[in-house]
Amino acid sequence: MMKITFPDGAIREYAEGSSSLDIARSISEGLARKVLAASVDGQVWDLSRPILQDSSLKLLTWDDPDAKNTFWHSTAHLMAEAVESMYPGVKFWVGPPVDNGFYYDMDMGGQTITEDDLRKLENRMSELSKTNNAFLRKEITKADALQYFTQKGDEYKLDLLQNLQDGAITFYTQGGFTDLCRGPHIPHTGLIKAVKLLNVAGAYWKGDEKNKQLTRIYGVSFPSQKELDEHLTMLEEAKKRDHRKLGKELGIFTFDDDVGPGLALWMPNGTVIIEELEKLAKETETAAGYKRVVTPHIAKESMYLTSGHLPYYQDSMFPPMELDGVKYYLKAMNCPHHHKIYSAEARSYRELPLRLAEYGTCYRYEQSGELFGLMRVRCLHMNDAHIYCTKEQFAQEFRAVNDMYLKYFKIFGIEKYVMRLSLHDPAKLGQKYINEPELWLETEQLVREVLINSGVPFVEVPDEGAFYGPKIDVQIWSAIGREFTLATNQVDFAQGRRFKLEYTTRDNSTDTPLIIHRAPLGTHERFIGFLLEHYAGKFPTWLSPVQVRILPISDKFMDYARSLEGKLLKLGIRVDIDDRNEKIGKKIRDTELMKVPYMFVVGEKEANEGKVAVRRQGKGDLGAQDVSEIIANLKTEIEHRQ
RNA sequence: GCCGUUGUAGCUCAGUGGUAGAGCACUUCCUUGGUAAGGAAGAGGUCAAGGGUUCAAUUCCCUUUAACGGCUCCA
Repeated sequence: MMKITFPDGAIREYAEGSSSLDIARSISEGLARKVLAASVDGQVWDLSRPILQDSSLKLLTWDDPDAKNTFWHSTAHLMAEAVESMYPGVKFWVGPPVDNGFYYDMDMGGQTITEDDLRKLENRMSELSKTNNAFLRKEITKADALQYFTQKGDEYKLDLLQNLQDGAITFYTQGGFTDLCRGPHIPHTGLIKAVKLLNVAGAYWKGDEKNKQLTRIYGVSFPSQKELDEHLTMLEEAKKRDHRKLGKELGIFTFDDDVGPGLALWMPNGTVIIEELEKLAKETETAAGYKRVVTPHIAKESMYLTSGHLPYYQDSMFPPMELDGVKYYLKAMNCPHHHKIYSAEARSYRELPLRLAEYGTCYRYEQSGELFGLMRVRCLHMNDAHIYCTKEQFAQEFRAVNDMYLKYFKIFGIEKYVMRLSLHDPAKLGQKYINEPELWLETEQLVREVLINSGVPFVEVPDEGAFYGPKIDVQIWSAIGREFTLATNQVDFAQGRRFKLEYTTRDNSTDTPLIIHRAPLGTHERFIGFLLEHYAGKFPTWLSPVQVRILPISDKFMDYARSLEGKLLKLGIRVDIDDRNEKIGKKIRDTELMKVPYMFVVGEKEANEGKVAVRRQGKGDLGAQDVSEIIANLKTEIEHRQ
C-alpha cells in the first residue's frame, strides 16, 4: 500500500500502482467523470499513469489552469489527427497550449488552408472526438523514436528528438495519430465536446525569420458547447472595446491612405484628450521639478552617429533626406536633442538633477506588418523626459519616476500591469548592447535595488534592455488581449560620455552625469488607444471630449439652452447643444451612444424653475437639479479628475 | 519584412461577366414631441489603384496599395 496525501491534508491508502483515475473513482463517480489530469508531487500527470509510491495528489478539473492547458494540448493533438486525415503528408512541428486555447504549427507542403477548411476540420475533429479514443502514453527509446520518424520522413520531429535524452522520450497515440510528446494528456478525446478553430496564420519555424514559414492554426476548446458559446460571446464583447472601432465611432482619430500608414490624424475629440493628458503631465512634471523644452523633428546624421543610435536602429528610422550633401533624419527619439540642450551650457553639480521634459514628436519606420491601430504607429508623441543626475542622486530619481507611474496608474484606475526589469545578454555585448560589461552589471544591480527597496513587484527578463542600459518596462494588456509596453524607465550610462556631457563637481573636477530616460504615459497614441479600451469609450468626465450635452425638449426652449451653454462655457466646461429637430428619446439615445457623461434635459418646467433634468450616461434620469448646484458638482468632479 | 484573409456610399454591410443596393448618418419638408430610434422626400459610389483576359470587368487573372489575423521586430 502507498499513502496518498490530498490538498486538504487528508491521507488515504491505496494499492501501489493505482492510477489517479482509480483514486478519483474511489472518491466519487462524478469526480471521475470530471477530472482531466492529476498533479502528482507537483507534476502534472496523465490520469491513467500508475502511481508507485507515497505521493501528494491533486485531482485537476477544468477550473484548474493546469487542467485547461492539458485539455487544450490534447485538443491540439486531436486537431493534428484531423489535419493528417484530411491533408496527407503534412509534417508537424509543435502544438502547445497558450493563454486562451492552443495552436499547432505544421508544414503543409504547399497546401493552403482557408476559413472554410477550418469549419471542415472542426467537423472532422468532432467526429474523431466521438470515438472516445484514449490518449495512450508509451515510453520509447531514442533509437526507436529516431527510426520511427526517419521512416516517416519527418525532419521536424527528428530535429526535436536531437535535443532529448534517451530514457525521457514518450509517444502519445490517440486513434491513428502518434506524436512525439512529453504529455500529459486528458484520458480520451470524447471529453473534448466543443472546438472552435479561430484562425490560420504563418509562423516562422523556431521563431526565426530566416527559417521556413510554417502554417499555424489557432483554436480553443471546452468540455461543453455552453462554455464555448460563452467564450465566443466574450470575444465579441472584447471586439466592441477595440480602440480602432471606438476611435472611429467617437471621432477620436482616423487614418487616411493619402497621409500614410501608421500616421494618425487626431480629430477634435481626440485632441481634447491629448490636451487633457498633456495638462496632467505638465502639472505633474512641473511639481516634480521638470523643465519643459521644445526641439525640432529632424537632425543631422552626425548627431545619431554620436548618440550611437544609427548603427543600432537605422532600419527603424525613416530614410534620410539629403541637403547640400548632408543627411538629415526624422527623429525617432528625443534623447540626443535633449543632450544637446544639456551641453549647450556649462553645468555645475548644483544644477543636478536636471530634468528636461518634452511631448516630443518622433517618427519610427515600423515594419508594415507591425502597424496596429494606435498601438503601433509611425508618428508618435512621447511623454518624454531625460533626467541628468549624479550617481548618488540616481536611486532617488529613479524611484521618483517609478512613483510617478504609480500615481498616474491610480488616476486612470490601471490595476493590471507588470513591471519588467529588462537586462542585457552578455553574449550580445558589442552587437545589441554597448560593450561595457562591468557597467551593465553595476547598473542592473542599482536598478534592481531601487525596485526591491520601493517594494514594487517586478519580473526580470534577460536580453530586453536598451542598447545603452537596463530599463523597466510596464506591460499592459489591450481589450483584445494584446500585450503592450506602456511606460518605460531606462538608465543610460553610455550616451553621457558619447555626447561628452559634463558637470563641475563640488571639488572643481568634472564628471559625466547618469541619464534616466523615462516615459510614464508612453505615447499619446498608445496611451489613448489603451484608454479607449480600458474605459470602453466611456471616458471619465475630466477626459471626455464633450462633458455635457444640453437636450432641449423642443426648439421652444432653445433660448434657455443657449444661456445654459454660455454659463458652462465660461467655466471651461465642454458643452454643446443637440439642436436637431428630433424627439427627446432620439436625442438621448444618440447622446448615450456617443458616451457623453452628462445630459441636461431642458423643457418648460426646467426653464421656468431655473433647473436642468440631469441624466448620467449609463445611469439614466437623476431628476431635476438647480443649475448652480449641478455646475458646482461638475466643477469638483472635473478638478479631481474623476 | 514574411504567411494568410479582405477592400462596394461618411459608417455597417448585401449583390452581380451586361457600368449597383439596404439600414444608419447627411439635406429639405411635415411634426414641437418629457428620458434609448416620429414621418416623408432627396442627395450621395471611377465598386481601393494600375494592367490583363473578354464584344463587355465592380465581378475572372496579375501587380500595387491599405486594413485585418498571426509570425518576426519594437529606442
